[in-house]
Amino acid sequence: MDRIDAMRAFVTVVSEGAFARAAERLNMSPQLVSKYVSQLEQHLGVRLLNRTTRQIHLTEAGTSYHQRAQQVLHDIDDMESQIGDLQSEARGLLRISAPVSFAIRHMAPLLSEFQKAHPGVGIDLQLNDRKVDVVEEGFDVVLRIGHLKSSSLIAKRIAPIRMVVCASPDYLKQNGTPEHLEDLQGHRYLRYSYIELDSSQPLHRWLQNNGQNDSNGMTSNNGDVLVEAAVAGAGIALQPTFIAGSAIKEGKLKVVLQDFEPEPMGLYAVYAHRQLLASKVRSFVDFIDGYFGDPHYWD
Amino acid sequence: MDRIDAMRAFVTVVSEGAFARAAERLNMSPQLVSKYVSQLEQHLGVRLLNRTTRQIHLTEAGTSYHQRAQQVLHDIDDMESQIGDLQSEARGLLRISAPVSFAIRHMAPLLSEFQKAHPGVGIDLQLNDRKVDVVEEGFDVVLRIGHLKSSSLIAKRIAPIRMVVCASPDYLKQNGTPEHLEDLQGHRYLRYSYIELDSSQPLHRWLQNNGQNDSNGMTSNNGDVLVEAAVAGAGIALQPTFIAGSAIKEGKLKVVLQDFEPEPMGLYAVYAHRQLLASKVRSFVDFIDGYFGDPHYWD
DNA sequence: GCCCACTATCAACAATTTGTTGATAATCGA
DNA sequence: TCGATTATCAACAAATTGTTGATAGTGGGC
Repeated sequence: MDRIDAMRAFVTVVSEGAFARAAERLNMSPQLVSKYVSQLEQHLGVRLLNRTTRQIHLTEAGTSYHQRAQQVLHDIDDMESQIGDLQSEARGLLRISAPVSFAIRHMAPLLSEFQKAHPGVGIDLQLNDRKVDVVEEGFDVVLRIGHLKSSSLIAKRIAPIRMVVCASPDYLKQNGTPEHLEDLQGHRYLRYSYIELDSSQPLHRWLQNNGQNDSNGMTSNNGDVLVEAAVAGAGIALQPTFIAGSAIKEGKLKVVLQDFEPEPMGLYAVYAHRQLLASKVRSFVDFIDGYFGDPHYWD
Repeated sequence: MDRIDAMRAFVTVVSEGAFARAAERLNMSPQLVSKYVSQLEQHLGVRLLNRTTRQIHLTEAGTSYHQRAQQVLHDIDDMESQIGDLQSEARGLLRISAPVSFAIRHMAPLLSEFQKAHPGVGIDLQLNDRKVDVVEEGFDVVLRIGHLKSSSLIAKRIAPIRMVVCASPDYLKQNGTPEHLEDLQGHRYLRYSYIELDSSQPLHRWLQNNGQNDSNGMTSNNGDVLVEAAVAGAGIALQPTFIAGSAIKEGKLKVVLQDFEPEPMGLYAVYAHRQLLASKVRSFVDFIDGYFGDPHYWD
């Protein structure tokens, strides 16, 4: 027996004054209503209604129970409809984690438009390049760049992220423009701390073997700094186009070794589960999925 | 799914911080707890907990639901334990209907003693000789004299009720002492309005045929009046010993036609159902059942 | 860095429970 | 007294329950 259904049956019987009418109202057979009430009585160990075929009358226990049961049912309905609202209207606080450089350059207009479309949703955007845990840190969505290790989480690919090797025209003029991987030897490499190297990519493999102990280069955990350094002629950087794109467009940087450009990585939206997703999350993921055009404006 | 059990599972998982510990606490398998929570989420259409094998974290909807569910569960527990108390402690208002004459003479000490034994029970005693409806009029117990027609109600026989034909010695001296039914012809009959005549009893049959249109008699719906009238020499009465007994004992009335005394009727306690009886009712019925000795003091 | 214990969940099954239908007893008005 | 209405009972097919064994993911310890 579902005690809630049983309670509802009992309360309806009382308010309708008859089993048959209550049954009609609840869309069930009178037999079932009768069964429910009996089971409820059995469960409580008290008779709630004295009944003949023509009349029903509340017991003292019944009166007391009826009053409170009504309240409880009301509370439950309230609670569930509130949850429903939360679900259908896309409201609440949406907690997002995103990579620092990407967010700084490309998230603001997106979030602004999203909030215009979903006024009920508040946003808490945390910028972070380290690996954050969706569940543990209580994020609704984590935007992450890179190849993802398998996990029970859902990772939806939002956009490809092209990585290019680039340097300033001045630097190239002084140090030569590399045309093969081997040509990189001796160049100053501007290294990104958190880069994920994939040994199936020739460029990556080369960096793995040679780039690490390159003592004449520079390392940072922030791509913007590295791109600015490259613009200033500090060396060669491997950076995504969403950072370097505008400098390239303006001619401040030149792309080299284009033939060795690795397979693009991905921008992923990572969230906990595909089903029973709060609609604020679903809305956001849908929104961001269509947001960056194809080709993406920064390329 | 019992939604209440599911809610309880969810709330316990939250408070214990893990499915396994919650399961232990609730004495069920972790699988079942998991199933319950999933079903609850399915039912609500929202994910309540984001969980990995090591960590659980409340969703926004989960936080909201948890808070209110806790309250609801508490209310339900409260409600049920209150019902339980009501049941076990014999308290509340006991509504009794009883025949007028019987109650006036014999109920007061009984009720007083009963209340001494069950201080939590209040008594509402309604005196009424007409046929009252236990259910419709909301009585817990109806005391009734007579033979009962079959019914869905429970009628517990409390005591036999002897009916005797009697008159004052003076009256008998003046009008003769009847020794056979036929001798009643011509006597003044003091008739009780609500008497139930049973044609299998010779005396009753005689009254049925002759007593009704006896125009020189007297009719009342109150036995006390008729007994007083008989004592005053107004005629012959057929009355129960619980009314006439004391007058007979004092010699103010003489019993006649003792050989034709009908089978005793019964004093019945009528109540709605045998099972799931509020304990105030059970207690009272048990109490009254043993109260009047054997033979009953009024005989 | 790699295993291992622990955890949540899945899958499949027997056992129970559910809600249905048809039948029965009780009540009240005509 | 009969007939209409009502609550309940009984029995059954269908759905659901809670169990057991298996699987994948996780994080701490060596």
